[in-house]
Amino acid sequence: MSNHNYDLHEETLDKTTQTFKALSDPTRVRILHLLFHKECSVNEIAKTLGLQQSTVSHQLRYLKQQRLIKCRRHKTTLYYSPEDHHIFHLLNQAIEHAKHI
Amino acid sequence: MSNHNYDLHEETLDKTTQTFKALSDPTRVRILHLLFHKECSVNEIAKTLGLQQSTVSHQLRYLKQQRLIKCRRHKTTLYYSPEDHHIFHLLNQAIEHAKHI
DNA sequence: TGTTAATATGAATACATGATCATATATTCA
DNA sequence: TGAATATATGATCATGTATTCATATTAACA
Repeated sequence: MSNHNYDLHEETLDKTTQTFKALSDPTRVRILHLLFHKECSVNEIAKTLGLQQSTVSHQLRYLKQQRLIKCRRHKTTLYYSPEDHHIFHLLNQAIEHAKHI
Repeated sequence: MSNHNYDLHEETLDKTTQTFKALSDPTRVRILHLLFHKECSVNEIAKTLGLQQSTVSHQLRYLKQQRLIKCRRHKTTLYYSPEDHHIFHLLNQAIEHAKHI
């Protein structure tokens, strides 16, 4: 039945730790948490979270490279939203656990 | 039914990101992954994973401070094992996902 | 086409972090 | 008590990273 795999391949290890690294920064988690509730433009994120536009752009690029978010353009505005559903569960699970520690 | 909490308190945010940070380093994940399968001494971990004893000790201290592992002593040997069951699920979930990306 | 608004980018800086070396500590046992 | 074994610790170094500032790019529209 269950899949016992005691060996952890390097590629799997890298992907796993990179996923966790993306979620290990407070700014990125705040951005993701916001996007899970509502599609937002860069400036909306910056204003909502009290961050500089440049900081937000840099972190959005990071999250996009990790395929965790995507964006669509409307006129000059870019609207960002989550791409990876799996991360949503991982994040929620950790948040709910953190609340009850 | 579901618990919609759109606000992310600073304390919850900190705990969440710290949990992920613990899992964002390959060496720590390899150690945890090993301990989930088998209680190990420091030297066993070092030999099994090809790491220096000092490196292992430092990371074990980190994981212990985060309450992710515990240890028991038998004579001069310390045997480490996981303490946090939640982390096991979080890690497994991410590993299984990484395998299928 | 030129201006404006929205976003992206590059360089610089300050800070965090992981590994290593050398050494300290602690426990057991002869 | 003294030697041997197992582990912990502190300092150092190299590397990674998040933020900021200044500026570039891009698209829309008058």
